[in-house]
Amino acid sequence: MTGLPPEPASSPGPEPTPEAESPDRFAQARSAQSVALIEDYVELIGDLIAEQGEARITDIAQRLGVAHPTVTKAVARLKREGLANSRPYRGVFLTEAGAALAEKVRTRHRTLVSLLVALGVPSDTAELDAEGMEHHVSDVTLAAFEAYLAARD
Amino acid sequence: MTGLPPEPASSPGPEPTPEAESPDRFAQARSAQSVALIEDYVELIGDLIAEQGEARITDIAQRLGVAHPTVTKAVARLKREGLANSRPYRGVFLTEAGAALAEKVRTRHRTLVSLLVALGVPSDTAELDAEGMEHHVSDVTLAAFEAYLAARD
DNA sequence: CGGCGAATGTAGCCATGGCTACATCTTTTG
DNA sequence: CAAAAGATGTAGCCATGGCTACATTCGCCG
Ligand SMILES: [Mn+2]
Ligand SMILES: [Mn+2]
Ligand SMILES: [Mn+2]
Ligand SMILES: [Mn+2]
Repeated sequence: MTGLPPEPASSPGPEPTPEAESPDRFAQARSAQSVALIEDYVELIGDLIAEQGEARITDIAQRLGVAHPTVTKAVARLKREGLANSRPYRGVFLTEAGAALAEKVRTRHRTLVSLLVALGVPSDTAELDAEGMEHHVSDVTLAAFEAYLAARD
Repeated sequence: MTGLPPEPASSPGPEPTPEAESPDRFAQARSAQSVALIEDYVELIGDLIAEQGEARITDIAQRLGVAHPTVTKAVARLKREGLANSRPYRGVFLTEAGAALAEKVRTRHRTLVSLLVALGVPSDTAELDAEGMEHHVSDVTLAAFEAYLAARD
């Protein structure tokens, strides 16, 4: 216990720290971030397969507004994590795990948008915000959203 | 119109694409992410100054659950963006812009937590989820949250 | 007043996620 | 059936955000 500053002698006394901010809270938000991209990719690949019968690198890149090598690297990661398959010059496909994740993500996305709209958020704004928020909505929170939506008349 | 695959001839016809997913939507979520860290830093620095009279690199690192060089680099970025000042071996301070951002972020954080709790989310879960979600809540959505909170009995 | 030890700074590594430029492959098409 | 052109792959660059290891500086204390 040495250190530099000798308590700048400000107003706040040595109260037991009002909130205590556990580091884990931030750690969680940080790692969730790493998962966000994966979720968007998987959901989008699922969408493309449903809409067009397959998901091509170029289509994915276009939808995401990203250059194609970026997609190639991301798909490599999806494969590494067992969420997708692909062979050179062929499209990208989801594994069972990938498809399951896509479905979960899609559902959560829709529920969140519905909630926002129910709370009075314009639907275009709801879509926009949901795209980012969705990746941080835990199962518990999602359940609460569903309950609220179901309960309201 | 050349390209590789000749329509794998699946079920879906050439419907006008149900949702059309504009790339901007993802781009927005992506850049919001880049802003998330900055917001958390600024908010935390503000908290530390309020609680302890100053924000030291070590304290920030401890609160965020991160190594101190990580904080040093982040603070350099905050300075670059005009949100903070600091001089070697002294603490970190917020500029006016930084303080304003901190205040805004803090308010939004509290509103979001209140909303989640109001919807039945347990407060610890609300705190956890809010830490990530907050950075994707637009002003419009925030206003809707406030209206909902104000309107309920 | 001289050290010791904690706090800070600095260097340099890694992974992720973007990009551009260029090489290859596949399909279409002339 | 041989290009031409579009789609993919690959190489290699940059910024961000983490880390460890090591060098400095500062503030207390003996
Ligand atoms: Mn998303
Ligand atoms: Mn989504
Ligand atoms: Mn946060
Ligand atoms: Mn916060």
